[in-house]
Amino acid sequence: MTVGIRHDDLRRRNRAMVIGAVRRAGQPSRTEIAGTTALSHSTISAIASDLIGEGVLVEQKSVEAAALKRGRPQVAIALNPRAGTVVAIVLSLNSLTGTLIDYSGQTIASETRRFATQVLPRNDLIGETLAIVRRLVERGRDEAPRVMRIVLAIQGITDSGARTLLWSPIMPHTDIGFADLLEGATGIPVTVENDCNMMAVSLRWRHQRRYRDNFIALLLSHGIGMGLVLRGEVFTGTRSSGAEFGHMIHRPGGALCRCGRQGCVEAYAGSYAIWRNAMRLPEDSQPAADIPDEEMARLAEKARAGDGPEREAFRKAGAALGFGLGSVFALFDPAPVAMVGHGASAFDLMEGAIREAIAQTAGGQHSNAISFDIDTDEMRLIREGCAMRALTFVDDEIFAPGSDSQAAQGRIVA
Amino acid sequence: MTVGIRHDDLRRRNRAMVIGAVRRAGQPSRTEIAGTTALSHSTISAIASDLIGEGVLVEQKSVEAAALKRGRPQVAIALNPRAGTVVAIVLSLNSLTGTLIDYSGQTIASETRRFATQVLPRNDLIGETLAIVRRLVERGRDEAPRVMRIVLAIQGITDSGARTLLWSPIMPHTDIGFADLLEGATGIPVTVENDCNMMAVSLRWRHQRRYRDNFIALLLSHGIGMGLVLRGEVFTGTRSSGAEFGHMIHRPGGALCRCGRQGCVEAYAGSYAIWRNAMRLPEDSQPAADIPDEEMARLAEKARAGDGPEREAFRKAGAALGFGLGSVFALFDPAPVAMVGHGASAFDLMEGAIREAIAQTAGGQHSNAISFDIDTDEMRLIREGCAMRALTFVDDEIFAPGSDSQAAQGRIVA
DNA sequence: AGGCTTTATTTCGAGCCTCGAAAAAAATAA
DNA sequence: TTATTTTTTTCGAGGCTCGAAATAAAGCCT
Repeated sequence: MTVGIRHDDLRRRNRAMVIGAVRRAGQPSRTEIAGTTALSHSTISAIASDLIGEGVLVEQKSVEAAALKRGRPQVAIALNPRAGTVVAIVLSLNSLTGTLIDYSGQTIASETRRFATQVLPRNDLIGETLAIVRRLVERGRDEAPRVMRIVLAIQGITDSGARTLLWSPIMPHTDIGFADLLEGATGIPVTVENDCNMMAVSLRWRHQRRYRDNFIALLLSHGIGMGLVLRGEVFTGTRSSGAEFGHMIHRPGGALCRCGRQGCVEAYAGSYAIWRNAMRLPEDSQPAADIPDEEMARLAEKARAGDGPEREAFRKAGAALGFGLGSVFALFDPAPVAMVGHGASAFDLMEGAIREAIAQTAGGQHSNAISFDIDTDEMRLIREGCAMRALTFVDDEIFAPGSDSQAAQGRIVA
Repeated sequence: MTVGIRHDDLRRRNRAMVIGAVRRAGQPSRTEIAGTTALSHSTISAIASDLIGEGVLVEQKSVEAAALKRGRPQVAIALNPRAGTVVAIVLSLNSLTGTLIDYSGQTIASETRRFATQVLPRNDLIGETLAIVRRLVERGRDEAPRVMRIVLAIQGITDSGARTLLWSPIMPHTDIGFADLLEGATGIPVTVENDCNMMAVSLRWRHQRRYRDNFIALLLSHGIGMGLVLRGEVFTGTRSSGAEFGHMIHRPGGALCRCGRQGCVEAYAGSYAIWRNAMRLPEDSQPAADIPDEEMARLAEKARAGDGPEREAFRKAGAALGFGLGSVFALFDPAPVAMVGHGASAFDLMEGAIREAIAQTAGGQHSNAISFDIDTDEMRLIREGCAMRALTFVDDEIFAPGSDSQAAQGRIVA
């Protein structure tokens, strides 16, 4: 039910806003903050001195940024790196990466383990995850301020509370309650997030102009994933985690998908689907478990070299993506799209078909106006997004705590 | 940019909340309001007495609701009908309806005009609209408090500012700046809204339990429309007005749609499409301009009577709707669906195919859990939603005015 | 060098707002 | 009539933000 604003919420929200402004702007002055937040200078001054007193923010004696202007120079304010740390864990196919990050976002330590996720027993997988978390938290205890938050990014579907991995394509196990497990072991709050959503979070921080209120991050790799930002918030469903774009139906009764259904977008645009078509295998043949990036690069080269089944395979992939995007654009309006992952390196082979397909759909009027960006390194984006998600949780929940904060309701404001 | 909460926002927001609580609850007591809003009794008391003093609310001396409990009886608070009025205009195929509504939501006067929207010249259409508005506003001036808001609901696409009708299937004219026109003529603030969105607003008010945070209102008539409520807000695109569900692509390159494209959901599920299939006309034949409801009822009867092209036509419509809904459910999670409009009276003929199609899509795990309601009277819903939209604008903008209100940003909180 | 100008930040009192406790009001029960 | 119960109002207290004024810290100018 609608809830009123209580008097003590006021300060809390404004504190959160000041912290947020500093995180976004990097090293703003008090005057700058007052400008962006529409609060008075006196208020900003009061809140800033509180936060500095608490060790959340620090004044930056930046001699280098010597103002060339007249007048008292502005004092830059920055996040205090020693205010706390967070741990970001990324679990993806055959690899597990953990990173310890200070409050200002700098990496303190990082560690990667490789193992076959597809065959690793359930308890070993959980054990590996727990161990990497433990090592990082331990390291935090020795060398750095305490760990205040852990976020796991996993390819797959999580529950709406971001506590349990319900299903993942990278392993046979289901319903792993990572949040409870790790919280139990460490006493640190944990959430489990979808990898594509973290990509979107990262893009939003990296390119604040282009990716702000509405955009799409599309992961093109073995499978197809989507992170959707609407009105400045990562869109997560009410029961589960993310936009299952890859499993929208492109052609009813069509090609066999990894998920067992037929005609999904992924069954045309995933690596395995492109490979299957390039090999002239029937559309209902069982999807391959994994196609090496090198093999896909080879197919792309062949497709670029001349017409043939390879080129046709990429064209079909483009058409599936285009019709899928067209459906998304029919519901919202066209928005910028970031193509992420190794599959995006073949974007040149798909762009024509994508635009052609979009042009045939309701959102198609602006087909040419839609901009696509390419970023083939999905891991970096996921890691960064994961870290930002953890840090903004600390911003909102720890340093500006309160009952009705958005993060507490599971919303991700990126 | 993120904006801070200023001190004066506080009162304004809490005022808006009290007004909203009264509108939702009907005749709550102060204690009841305090309960739902989490504000203290003293605050509610203060705000309520302000609003009563301003004539926005009134105490209801309801002798009938005599409390059977001990203790001082609660005094019911209600919206003051005489606090103001609004005008709701619904423009749909061949009919124009205007309604004058008092602040408590009671209809004071209503008027309907019939003319052929498909052929009426642009200026005549505008003239008719202006005339009906003028008559109602004039009537308001004589018998009732002043008109504070006008909302038009039109089948079609509006701009994101809700000021201009960009395109509508019920008439050949485009880009009619209704808001500017009517504001210029009356001096009363105006918005132009999509009819399906108003259906959703109305459903949200009528069935507060079932339709609250996430649901879909699907208009089944000559065309197919959708009103989408996500997180308690009617979802409107960034550039235009509504979810173009009817023009999501069901089968790439498929049946000819009224919009000129091929394979849209509407090209299978709109009345004209069902009729075309029932008549065994080719899928690429030109859509009929209008199919009378009686004719559709006749087809439905035939379909119920036994197998044949009619039954097959409804089955195809169901499949298209089902796959479309499946795509929507792939992006969000499954949500309750209200089937609205005359087409919904044949829901029994489509339900099987709808559920079957949904079961083949990503959201399909819960296919059986998805509940469908039927409401064949779309006009009533549109009218009501339109009125509520206008009234809540008055609640938020006039009686609790401020710069950063959600309504001012074009959001519809229903 | 020293005063002037400009810009940033802090200080301070005023004005609101919400809250909790206590008082007042209005009914029923005994 | 008195006690009890429940609702509503009243009344400081404490907080918060705001605007104005004061203070701080530079560059500019003579």
